[in-house]
Amino acid sequence: MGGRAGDSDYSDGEEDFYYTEIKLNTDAMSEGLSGLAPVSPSQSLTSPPAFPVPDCSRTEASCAKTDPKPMTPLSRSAPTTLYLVHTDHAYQATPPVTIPGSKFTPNGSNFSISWQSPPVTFTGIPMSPTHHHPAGSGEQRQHAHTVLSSPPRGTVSLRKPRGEGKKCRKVYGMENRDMWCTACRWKKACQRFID
DNA sequence: ATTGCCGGGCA
DNA sequence: TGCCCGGCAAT
Repeated sequence: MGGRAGDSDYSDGEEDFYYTEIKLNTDAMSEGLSGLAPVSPSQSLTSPPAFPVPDCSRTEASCAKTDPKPMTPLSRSAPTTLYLVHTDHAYQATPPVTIPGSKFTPNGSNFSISWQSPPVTFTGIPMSPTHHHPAGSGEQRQHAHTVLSSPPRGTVSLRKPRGEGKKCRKVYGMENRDMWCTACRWKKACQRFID
């Protein structure tokens, strides 16, 4: 083991390049691969790694796209988390792509876990699940009125699907019941945190 | 188990 | 009319 110490010095310190180049490469590859179903004429290992990457780049834009609303006027949760993830994302995206693209095989037991990282990282990217309407404070619902649908059917339980989001009770707590909105105090539909 | 809310009751 | 709880459904 001590034969070549300063020998292994393949391009180092050029992470920036890697990231940019790989990114472009992947994009181009995805297009070409898209039309070609049967791939990996030599090794089927090349297929898997390329799959997750394009999936997030083209397919569905809901895979951690940019965040138009990083901060909310209410409740400053933890914007730091998002920031942290973002940085990590770019950092982790490099290693996985490098392996298949460079055909570099240091040890056939390292890359295996390599691409397990990328997918995992993305999982945490999804931004807030809460959908905010673009139109300030206006409530509008798409009501497809069709002759087929029967409106108000007496007996049918018209129980609302239960709105989403914290209500007075959860926000203030039982201890501060006085702070709840009137409706909540009377166990009626909340009027303050209407969904 | 907890939380949100309708239906119903009381002053 | 204002106030509140029983009890159910959804989480």
